[in-house]
Amino acid sequence: MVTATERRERQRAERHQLIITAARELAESEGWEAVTTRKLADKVEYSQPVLYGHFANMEAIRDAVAIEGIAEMAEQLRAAREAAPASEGVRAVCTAYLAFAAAHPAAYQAMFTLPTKVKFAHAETPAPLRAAFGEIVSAFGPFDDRNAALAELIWGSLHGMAVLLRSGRIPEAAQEQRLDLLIALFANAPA
Amino acid sequence: MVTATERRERQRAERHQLIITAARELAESEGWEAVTTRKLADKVEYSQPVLYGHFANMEAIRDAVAIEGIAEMAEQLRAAREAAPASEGVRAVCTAYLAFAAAHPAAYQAMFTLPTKVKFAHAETPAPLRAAFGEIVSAFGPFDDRNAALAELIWGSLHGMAVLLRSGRIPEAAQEQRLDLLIALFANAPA
DNA sequence: CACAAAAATCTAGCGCTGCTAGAATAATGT
DNA sequence: ACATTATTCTAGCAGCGCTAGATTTTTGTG
Repeated sequence: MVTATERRERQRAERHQLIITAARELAESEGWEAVTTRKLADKVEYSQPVLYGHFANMEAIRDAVAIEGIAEMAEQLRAAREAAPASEGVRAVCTAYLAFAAAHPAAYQAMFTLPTKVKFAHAETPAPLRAAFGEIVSAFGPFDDRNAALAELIWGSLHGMAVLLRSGRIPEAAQEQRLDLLIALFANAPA
Repeated sequence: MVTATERRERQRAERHQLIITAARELAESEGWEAVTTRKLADKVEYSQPVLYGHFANMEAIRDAVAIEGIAEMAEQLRAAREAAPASEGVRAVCTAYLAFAAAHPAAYQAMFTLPTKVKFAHAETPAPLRAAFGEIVSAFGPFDDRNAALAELIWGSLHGMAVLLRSGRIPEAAQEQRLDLLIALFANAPA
């Protein structure tokens, strides 16, 4: 009976996603330190060991949230870039990046701050991550070494701004001017 | 008897520093997740409750390591800036910043990544932190709004580079060119 | 020096964590 | 209808941050 196996696998995949969604919701509402195996098991209405049937450990669950978040961000960067004229591509992508970080702080943390097993600049780098990086590069132009370098650099700057803002280490107040200045600097990039 | 009290206070201060140093060493050698009250108490050869006579909780111990690290970094930024010609001030400070982050990753984490009660852009901002920020501003020139904004921005960029490098999220390979590019961008800053 | 008061320190334990072995239950194929 | 297999749960381990209360050490006084 093939359909029985298929149904089981489908239900398993559904529960897999359920765990990821529950972990993400819990993290966004109460912070990652509140995402414990017991609370998460409670939320998905299974016992703790079921979680371990889907993920090796809690870190793997966080990584799954990270990948999901990266895919979402890639999509939002793409939409923002395509909606803007080419001359405003960098600004559109930067704004969308910071908006995502502010709107989904816990997901953002899983993506770029918490320890992770996700491979970033590597042969095994997951497709959504490549896509997100590609969107930043595209804001500068075709995918070449120079634009990739600019993309890495502005990513670093945006990430720094995002986390220092989030933790209150730089003030929210002048954020708009700060972003304007960043974009102006990158617009004047020497060849 | 005044001397007895004085001696007690001196010994207490010594032990206070001993705890900070032990926590920092443990964090640098085994990571912050290994800095537990039990291991730390073991290392300083006291029982756990003694730690709580000096610090409210583990977070306060991390914050103490953070402040110590910030003071050290401020000193190293100052030394680097003063040793370089004014035209190379920004490069000197950037290089020293990234060198500190690479040399003391656990301290750096306590300073700028882990949750903290340390006030950054605030009336209660501790002196060493003001000093460190002041060093970055000085690399750009006198302390005015524009140079402060540039300092905040390049701090964000450096921090982003530091943490993304540390976690393997951007490759070590092109780091030198990346830094050159960053400095070039800031050198071309519009008025 | 002897001894009560005060200060310093430790032992032991609470409720939590991530994780897992083995028991109990449910679904499956004959 | 029943044995087999797959699934899920109960119960527990070792370690976590933190603290109440017992114990030891130090202090100041007669």
